[in-house]
Amino acid sequence: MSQNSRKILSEHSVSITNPRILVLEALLDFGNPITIDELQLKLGDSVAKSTLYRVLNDLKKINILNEFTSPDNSTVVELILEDHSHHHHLFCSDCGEVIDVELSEEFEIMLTKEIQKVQKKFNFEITDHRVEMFGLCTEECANCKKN
Amino acid sequence: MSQNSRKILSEHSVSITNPRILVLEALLDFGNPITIDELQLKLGDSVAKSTLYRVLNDLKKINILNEFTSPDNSTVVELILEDHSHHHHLFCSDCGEVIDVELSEEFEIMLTKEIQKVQKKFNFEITDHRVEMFGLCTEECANCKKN
DNA sequence: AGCATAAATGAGAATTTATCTCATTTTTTT
DNA sequence: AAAAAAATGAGATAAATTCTCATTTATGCT
Repeated sequence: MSQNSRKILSEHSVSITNPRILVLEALLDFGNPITIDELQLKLGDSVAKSTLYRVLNDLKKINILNEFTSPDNSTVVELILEDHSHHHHLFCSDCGEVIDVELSEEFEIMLTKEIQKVQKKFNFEITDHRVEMFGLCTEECANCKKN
Repeated sequence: MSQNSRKILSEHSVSITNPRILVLEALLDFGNPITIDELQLKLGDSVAKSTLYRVLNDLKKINILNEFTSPDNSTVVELILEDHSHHHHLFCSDCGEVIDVELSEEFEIMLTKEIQKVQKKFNFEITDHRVEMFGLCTEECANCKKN
């Protein structure tokens, strides 16, 4: 249903266009995170390459898209929706998979305290943080089995 | 003194060449981390572009170079020397500066525990992790003042 | 609904970043 | 010191992202 995407766009007063809907649909459908490569495959030629990048930048501007780089240097993108709580990332160095990970409440509290210390020490205004973990997924991973 | 660089290279049984020494000197002299851009500037044309990338890859191979991507998508590189203890990174979203940050012992212990939980939950073998913090440096920053 | 204006798009050119090729030079081995 | 192996420079190539501009689409107004 494209209603979700339309709603997201209008809530952020961004004009509703076909490419934007298609990109949002793809992101919603896949469930994040996804590499730009995979996203392009998924979209086929329904959205021009230049437009895809433009749309991703639009989404970043309205703060509903998070972008980061995986250990193998591919760009990964993920929607940040209201129901999408604070989390971190686990990367498989072999197959490139990225998994969303939530850490414990106590840990987050402690991390917040650490961040406050860092803010003071370096006179920074820290607006965001992330914990990234790298490793190898084991037996279960269908992608890794392929190799 | 190029003795340090020579020592580093020979300790890792990597042949001692001029470009390698120059790149190591630059990294040691600057104090990490540094963007590849800045590194190129620093080296001028004393080392060919292709050689620079090759040398960086060589250093990665012998595990004395850490590479990551800053929020503005530039590649940042940093030497990992013995005396260089475990640390994390603080990025200024404005001027692009990257600062090494050490967090408290207790925090690291707790993080290790969290990582063990994640390993079990996702059946991963986690080999590395990093905490990245983003924000704005304030008055003190010479770079930001420029803007 | 229909028009005018502003904004977004597609297609390909241009830019940027990193890797590759290969003839020459430097290092290592003997 | 000579031979063999490895590294380098310069430029070509490749991949990822942004830019340009003519055309299309969305929006605001009547």
